[in-house]
Amino acid sequence: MERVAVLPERERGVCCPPTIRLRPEKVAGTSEILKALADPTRLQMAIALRDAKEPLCICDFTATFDLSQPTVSHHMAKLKEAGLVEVTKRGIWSFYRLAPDLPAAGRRILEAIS
Amino acid sequence: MERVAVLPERERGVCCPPTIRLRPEKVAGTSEILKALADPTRLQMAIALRDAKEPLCICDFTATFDLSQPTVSHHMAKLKEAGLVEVTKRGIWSFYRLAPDLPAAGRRILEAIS
DNA sequence: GCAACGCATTGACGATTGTCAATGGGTATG
DNA sequence: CATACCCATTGACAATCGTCAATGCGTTGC
Repeated sequence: MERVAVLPERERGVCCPPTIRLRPEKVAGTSEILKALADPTRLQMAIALRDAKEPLCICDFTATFDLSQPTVSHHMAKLKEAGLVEVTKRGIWSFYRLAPDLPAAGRRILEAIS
Repeated sequence: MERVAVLPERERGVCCPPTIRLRPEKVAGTSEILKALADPTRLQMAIALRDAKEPLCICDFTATFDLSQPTVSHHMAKLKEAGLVEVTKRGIWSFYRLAPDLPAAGRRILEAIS
């Protein structure tokens, strides 16, 4: 099963711009989701939220990762800004869960990561 | 169809650290892929390569985006470092295509974006 | 040989990011 | 009221990132 590198023929000075069929706004949205998930800490936080049966608090993550509470809070805010996460406050706790109305792109990306 | 916010009962001073079952190396790898795709330009470049029938050159992208050639080259290098892209040189051209031996995680992520 | 082309690398710059210490606000307990 | 707890915000800092101008290198065509 040899792999033959099939390369197109090209002419000097002639480029072949690919057809970009993404609207800029869609690119921006997807990019924001990817940027939110690109940090190792936030990636683990998002996966933990995805797999958790119950909503989680900030202190759950400060106990898990070796990070200060403001840093964890900052990361969670980024996930919230990207529309990935939803927060519900009760008493002294803030409970975070995956956003139920996640756009299809975000949901597919979240299911793709492991 | 009312949505009832079901929140767990909590006790003061007791956190519920989620079970993180990802190996750190795997987190680092996935994070690197996501970081490579998080930039709007690189996201479009990756999608264009994913959907292209033939390998593409750097000049194809400089003709598409309003960016200098070194910048496009720099972005492509990032995609290559993340293991998403493969390069074959012939003559004065460098032909880029999606890496055929892409790990499963990377392939799923690439198919998830749109 | 010489000029033109495609591309990578370097150096530099402002912008963004990840992190923490310090602080403040809201809520429960005594 | 006073204390303790959970959390968000602010300010600051080094580190990283996105971008370009300048330059260099290999290849092609004249």
